[in-house]
Amino acid sequence: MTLKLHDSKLGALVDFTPLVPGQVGIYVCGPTVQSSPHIGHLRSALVYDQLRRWFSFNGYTVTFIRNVTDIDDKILINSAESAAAGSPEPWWALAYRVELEFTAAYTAIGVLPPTYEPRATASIPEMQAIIQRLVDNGHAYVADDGTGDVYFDTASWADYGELTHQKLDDMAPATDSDSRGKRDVRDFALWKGHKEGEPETAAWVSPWGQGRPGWHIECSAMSTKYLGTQFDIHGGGLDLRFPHHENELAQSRAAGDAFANYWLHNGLVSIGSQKMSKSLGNSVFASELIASARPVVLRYYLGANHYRSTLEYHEGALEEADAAVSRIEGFLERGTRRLAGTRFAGTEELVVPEEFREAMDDDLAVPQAIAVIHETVRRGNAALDDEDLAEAASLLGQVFAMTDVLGINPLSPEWATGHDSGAERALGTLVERLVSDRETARKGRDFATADRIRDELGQAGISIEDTPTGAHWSLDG
RNA sequence: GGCGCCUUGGCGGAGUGGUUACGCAGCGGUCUGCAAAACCGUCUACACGGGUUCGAAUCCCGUAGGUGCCUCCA
Repeated sequence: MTLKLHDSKLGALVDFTPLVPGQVGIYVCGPTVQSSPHIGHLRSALVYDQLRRWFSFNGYTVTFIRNVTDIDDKILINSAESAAAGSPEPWWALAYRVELEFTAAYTAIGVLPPTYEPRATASIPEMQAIIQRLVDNGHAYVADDGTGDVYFDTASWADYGELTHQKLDDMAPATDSDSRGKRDVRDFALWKGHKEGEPETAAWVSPWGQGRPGWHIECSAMSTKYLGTQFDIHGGGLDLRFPHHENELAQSRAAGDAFANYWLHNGLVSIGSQKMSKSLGNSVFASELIASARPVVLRYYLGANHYRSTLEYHEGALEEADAAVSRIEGFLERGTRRLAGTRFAGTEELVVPEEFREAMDDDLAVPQAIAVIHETVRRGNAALDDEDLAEAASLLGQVFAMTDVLGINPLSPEWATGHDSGAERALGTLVERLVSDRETARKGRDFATADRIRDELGQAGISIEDTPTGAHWSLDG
């Protein structure tokens, strides 16, 4: 495996070399659990799930850490607003409720659970240790306004801006009102002193007084806690590049850690060529998507674009994805059916074609990898048309292997609805009976009856396909 | 002001210095009692203007339009 990745810090495609051969440590910035997951969260999680699966498929031992930020300004604000609205929800209850929503959404589209999913509130001591090191070595200071705030001293760190290739002097000054204790407007908070009116449960003891962590310090603490002071890959959404990742990098390196070797950033989701945002009211929530498409179709759609390009959500996108998935599914079912009972049944080798491997190794070129899948499907169908079962078995195995790697195998047990109920068996019995009646009618050249049965089934949402080996029925959509 | 990205055929969406992306949709055909599915064939391209080159949609410069970050954000 010679994987090339686009490193955001270098701005170039580079060969990936793990710190330890055969192992890879990946840290991905997870959500701030302040409100329900939307399409962008799903896309981001999916991108790193694809990367992780590709490493695993190639025999790597993957340590995949995706955090949950369960304490921040927005969570406290939303909690306070819930109280003002008459249905108070403590900040920690709100954060946990939303975290469960995220987990459910991730699970629905087949995002594998991380190796570990640390919460920010469980790593406060580690954050404080980094802050203390920064204060001790002069890269951070306690505000002299008595607030208990601690800031990172950007001017003291010559490399500040190295991730996003910006010079400190060129940056627009931050305009937030909390800058009174800062020596420079571009300094950012490592620790926020407890304020009047904020819940006591959101304050921790620290050398600088009661308070809570700033936004960026948690990721420096959690990534190095679980992956070491130097680790392989750090990923996240493009919108986190600045200031979040820039600040993470600055504070970790200033504290003496080597930090991430490779930086990956996934593209965002836009609606009508504009970034999705709450203020524009154009958010597409995970719950809406999950309600409007099969999970495997949703996963296919969200993962079919290249991870670094913007994903433009538009009307009809899911229908197109559904058509593509159905095509793959049709071949897998047809091939499996045809090979059943022959000496080729179960002989499929689960190998991926070389072109697929090359695509994935080229900065995770999933669009091309999917093109290989479709090409293999076409050849597989042609082999079945020609009754070349050896070839068909080989291609069938390849499609299973490729779709499994990407997590979009429509026949995978993970997509099973799980209710193989009596009702389902009863339906099967009844449909089989009607299909059998239709076959009898067709043999007697009573096509009026045969077509009537087909129409009736069609109205009930069941389609019939006649094949050389008999009629096959399936539920639509 | 600083740092980026995008502009491909009817739609979505890759890629590349000279050769079919792929999917959806359309058209013609094969198969079928008719369909469906499948297969075969096929039509619509590379924002604009320069430059480099034997050759650029692909590299460079510029123009236009769009868009992201610099403030919470996947």
